[in-house]
Amino acid sequence: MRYSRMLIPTLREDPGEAEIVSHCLMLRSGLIRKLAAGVYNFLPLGWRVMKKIEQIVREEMELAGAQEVFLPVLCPSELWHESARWDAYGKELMRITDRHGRDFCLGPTHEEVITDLVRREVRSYRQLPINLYQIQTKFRDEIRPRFGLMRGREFMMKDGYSFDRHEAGAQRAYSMMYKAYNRIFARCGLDFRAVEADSGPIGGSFSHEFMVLAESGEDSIASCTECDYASNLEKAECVGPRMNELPEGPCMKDMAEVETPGRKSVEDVCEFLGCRPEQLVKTMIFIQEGKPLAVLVRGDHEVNEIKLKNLLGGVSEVILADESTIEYATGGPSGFSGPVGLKGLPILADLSLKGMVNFVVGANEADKHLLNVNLDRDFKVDRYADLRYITDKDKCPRCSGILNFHRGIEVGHVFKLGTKYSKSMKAVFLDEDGREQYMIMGCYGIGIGRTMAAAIEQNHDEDGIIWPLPIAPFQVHILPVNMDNEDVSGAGEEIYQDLQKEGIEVLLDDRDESPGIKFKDADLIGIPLRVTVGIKSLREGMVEMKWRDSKDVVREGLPHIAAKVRNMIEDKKRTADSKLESIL
RNA sequence: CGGGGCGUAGCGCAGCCUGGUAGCGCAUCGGUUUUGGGAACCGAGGGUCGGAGGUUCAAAUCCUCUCGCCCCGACCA
Repeated sequence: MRYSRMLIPTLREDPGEAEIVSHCLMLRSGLIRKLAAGVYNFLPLGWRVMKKIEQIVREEMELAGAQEVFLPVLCPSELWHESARWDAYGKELMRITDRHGRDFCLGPTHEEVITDLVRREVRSYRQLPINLYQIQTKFRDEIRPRFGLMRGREFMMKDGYSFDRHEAGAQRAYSMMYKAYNRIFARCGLDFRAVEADSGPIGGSFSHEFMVLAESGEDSIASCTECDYASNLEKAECVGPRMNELPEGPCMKDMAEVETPGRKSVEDVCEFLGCRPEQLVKTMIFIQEGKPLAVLVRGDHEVNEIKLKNLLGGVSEVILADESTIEYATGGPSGFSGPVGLKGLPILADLSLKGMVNFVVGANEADKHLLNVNLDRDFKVDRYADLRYITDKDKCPRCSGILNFHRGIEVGHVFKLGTKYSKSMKAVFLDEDGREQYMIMGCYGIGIGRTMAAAIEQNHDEDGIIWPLPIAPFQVHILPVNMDNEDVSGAGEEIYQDLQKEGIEVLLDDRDESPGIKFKDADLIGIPLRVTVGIKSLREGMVEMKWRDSKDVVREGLPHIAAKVRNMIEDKKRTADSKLESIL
């Protein structure tokens, strides 16, 4: 491709709308342009990258035995009523009405559509297992689209669904996808982790998220330095105190009330009373279905509302109570709530409380706290559970090893769905005995655009993008420095032709621009291998080559350039392949 | 949905407080000179100042409403 003929509108300055580096570089290098909030045009260069990623996904899906289909964007509401998600999905679901007044939505995901397809066409256990996927535009009316392609309202996604006749098969399908995902993201040149995750409203029992490690990530993950445990912070398990950490004997002191004027926060109370946050118990009042409940966590811990919601059944919303509810439920203002004397509402406590004696709580009265409060003696806990976020003081729940914390970008998610959709939508088959059985499903998503953004987050420098070879829009960028010199432009043209014959994707910067502009643009758009043709070297019959991620310049005689370039690229590919083999 | 902010040339911004000829840099077009890291000079084009209403002799500027966008939070395969 000739640069002069291609639409690559690079920007010299940082666009005002971009907050993170990948968004900024995607705009500056002319990959995308915004059409509306969370809605983007893909320009030629950006679209080439998208297709590269899609192709890797296709190859690995086919290798794992999945078949590509293409489902409609426009989905009738009936199917969504069947799964009860028409009401449950909320405002994120883009809804449309046609001229006849029939309701539709723009698919944010396709469990309903695929389940409908499969229940119509699959009758027998002989037809199972089956695994179908598609790559298609999805719609979610995000409250706040942000970070460019990272969180859009319209975005490209690979979504796949497996149907099995029994649990073992479903487990096998899940493992196949888990492995395929590892290969996909490794091939895209990403540093990532597969972490245990909350399955959210999609439902199902078990899930892993694939997280690309990046500071700008919207999620936090914890991973063990000693075993292979890794988890989304939302899900990361916190274990209670071990037997040897439990308090011993009758060392309980007498409970006492103290004045704590205006001290509401854990920090203020601790400073005032001269104690540490871990000696305090926070009492948080939540509301579920209009009813209040109390949740106790240690002063240095935070309540994990997702764990709380899952514990309470995981369906209806659990929200933090407002001031009037707190006063109604506890008899005191917020900031002074405590479990002692609480009546008429369930008291849930985090496991860590089991290790505490003589702790501080609110007195359910303004400006008063209680000292030396003890479990069972002073109040009763209705239920102990893991209700908090993990902290850096916690140990690995599997092996007690030290935990590391990272930010991550979720680029893929695999779920075991079980029979959630097959039951609600009656997707059944006949087994060997002629009995009707529900299909066991799994679902598997990859954000294609998000993967592209994540790749840039991880592969850039102050000058621009550094594309990993497998997803680069072109492999080679030919940069003739002086186009008005016929030797230079002629050599550039010759190399361009030769490389194309080799089947290499090559961009020839045939613009009559100053060298500075051409070099800056080349760095910005980040094509992995640059071939520079300039008068100085050319007088000696030489041409220069440089990887975008390196400072080293390789010189080669003009006649051998095509072969040399091919070898360099083949080498790079072989290195990547062997790395892939060693990982998996 | 709550809080904050921004809409002025293709892009980045100034002007607004204190009303009176709409500006700067980059980009674009023509020309001359340049050419190994975003060149120099000369010339040119490009704006219903997001939209509507109001106040005023006069509104980019003040007031009201509205739309769009950005950030923080809540939300979230």
